Amino acid sequence: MPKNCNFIEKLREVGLRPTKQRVKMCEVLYNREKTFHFTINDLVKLLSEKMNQKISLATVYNTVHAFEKKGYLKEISIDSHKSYFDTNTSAHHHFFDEDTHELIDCDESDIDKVNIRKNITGKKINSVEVLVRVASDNQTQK
Amino acid sequence: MPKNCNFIEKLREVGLRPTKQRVKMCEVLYNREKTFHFTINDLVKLLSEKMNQKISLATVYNTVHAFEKKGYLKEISIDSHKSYFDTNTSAHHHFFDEDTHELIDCDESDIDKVNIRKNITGKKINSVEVLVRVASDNQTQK
DNA sequence: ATCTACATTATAATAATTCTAAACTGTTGA
DNA sequence: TCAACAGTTTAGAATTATTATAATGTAGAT
Ligand SMILES: [Mn+2]
Ligand SMILES: [Mn+2]
Ligand SMILES: [Zn+2]
Ligand SMILES: [Zn+2]
Repeated sequence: MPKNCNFIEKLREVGLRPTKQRVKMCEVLYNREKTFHFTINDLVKLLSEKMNQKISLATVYNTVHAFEKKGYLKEISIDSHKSYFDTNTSAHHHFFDEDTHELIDCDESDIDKVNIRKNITGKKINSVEVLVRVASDNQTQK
Repeated sequence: MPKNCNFIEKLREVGLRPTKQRVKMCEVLYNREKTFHFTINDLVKLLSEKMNQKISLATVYNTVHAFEKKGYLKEISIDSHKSYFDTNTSAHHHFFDEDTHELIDCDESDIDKVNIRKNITGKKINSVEVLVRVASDNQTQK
């Protein structure tokens, strides 16, 4: 309960009204130790099942995209069939577990700086991100 | 006309019947110097407008996915809202032009080998791919 | 307490993709 | 050569993810 004050302020700063739906959404998104990777459906389920917050799908979409525009969330393209979002909004690298479909942030130290030798003429580099696809080691998979 | 024989054989080898739709599709996909990156819609348009091959959307989807399963095409996740496919099926790196939404293969020499220092326990690395997002240099974009 | 701008909601609309089932066609072997 | 069959194409329906709409609700100011 007291923690929510942070979120209320946070929302205000960004120009969003701290409604109960948004505060609950903040709790789900940001009350955690580690980066949170999720789909819209993950988030709706967490809100309704774990947080007992009835909320419409449209509100979740709208608010997630509002957060994204404000730089509080980042959309990640890992699977063309689904949108993943990430509470870590910096450019960073990922492991993607192809068994569980889980996204995991790489630590800074996990991957050396990527050296780009040649760029497209007349273009500047906005971001460089690495995706490492991993899968179970002990599986018979040709 | 003589070139098509290659495609007819290619299709046969893979266990697909060399129908005129599939042969035309092969021409569009593989009769080119460089890697081809496309969306399903790009392909349908090329087939109907450039090749004068009337073809249903369902057939394009089915055949593209058949090729994908056979390892003749690879799906690329660049934009969660659209599926891109690639005639280069090896693990490789890309530039993505955020102005034109164009995907461009990196040459081997463009990017140094990516050094992964630490992996997820019990998992093996299936692929390591880099995505470099670029945009116009001379644009006012904060 | 009332007002008002903004938010929430259910529902409709749209877009991408997949499914279905009937019509069609490449291949085989009589 | 040609019927028969199995695989293929097709139009359109169904499904799924996402976005738009417009009526209703509510936070925050006065
Ligand atoms: Mn999106
Ligand atoms: Mn696909
Ligand atoms: Zn992340
Ligand atoms: Zn490519």
